[in-house]
Amino acid sequence: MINDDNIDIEEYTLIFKALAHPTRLTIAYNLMFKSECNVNRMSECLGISQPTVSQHLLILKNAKVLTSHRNGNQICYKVENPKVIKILKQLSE
Amino acid sequence: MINDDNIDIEEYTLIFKALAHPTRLTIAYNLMFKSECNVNRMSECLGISQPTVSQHLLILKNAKVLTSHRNGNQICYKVENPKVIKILKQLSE
DNA sequence: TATAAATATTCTAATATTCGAATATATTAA
DNA sequence: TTAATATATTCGAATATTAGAATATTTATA
Repeated sequence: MINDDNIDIEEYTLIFKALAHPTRLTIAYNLMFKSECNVNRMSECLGISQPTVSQHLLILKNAKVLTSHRNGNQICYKVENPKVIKILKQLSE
Repeated sequence: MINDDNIDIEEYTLIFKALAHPTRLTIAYNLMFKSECNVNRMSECLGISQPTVSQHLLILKNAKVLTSHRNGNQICYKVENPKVIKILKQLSE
C-alpha cells in the first residue's frame, strides 16, 4: 500500500473527528437542512447544557465544519465548507 | 432545531469515529482505490507496528468500514459498505 | 508433527475527550 | 448605566483512546 497523499489526510481527519460525536453530527446535519442558529435552542432540543453545546460548536468551528456570525443577540452557525457539505449530503442519499 | 432522525446518527458516528484517525483514514482511503490486503505491508508502509495496525483494523471492522476475509496465509481487508464508499468517494472529487 | 509466517490479543502508561458547574463576556433594551 | 439575555471560557473528574511491548493464535508448508 502506497500512501500517495492526493487528499489532505490531516484536514479530513479533523473533519471526521469533529463529526464523530452524536451531538456534533446531529448539529451539523440539522444545520445542513435548516437555517437554525440559536445556541440555546440547540441546547434545549438536544437536552444538553449550553456550555457543552458551545464547546461542541467550537470543535466544529475549529475543524471548519461550521462558520458563525453574530445576528443581533445571537450567533448564527452554518455549514458552508463545500467538502463538509459533500460529505453530509451523502448521509441521506 | 428538531432532531428528526431520518439518518442513523449512531451508525454514522461510529463510521466517522473510525475514520477520524490519520492512520485509519489512510488505510480506508487507500483500500478504496487499491486492492491491498496485507497487514504487514500496511505496517511497513505506514511505519507503524503490526499490532497497532491490527488494532486500527479492528476498529474499522467494528464500525463496518472494512470487511475482511482470509486469503491463504493473509487477511484481505476491503471497503464494501456502500455508505462508506459514498463518503470516501467525496474526498477526492 | 514441527516450524515459519501472518495476524490478533492483552496489558499498561501516556494522552485526549467528555460533561456540567461555575464563571466570564458580549449585546440588547429599559 | 443597569438588568436581562445569549454565548463563551475555565476547571476538574470520569472516561476513552493511543501506541507498542509481549504474547497468543492461526494457517501453510516442510
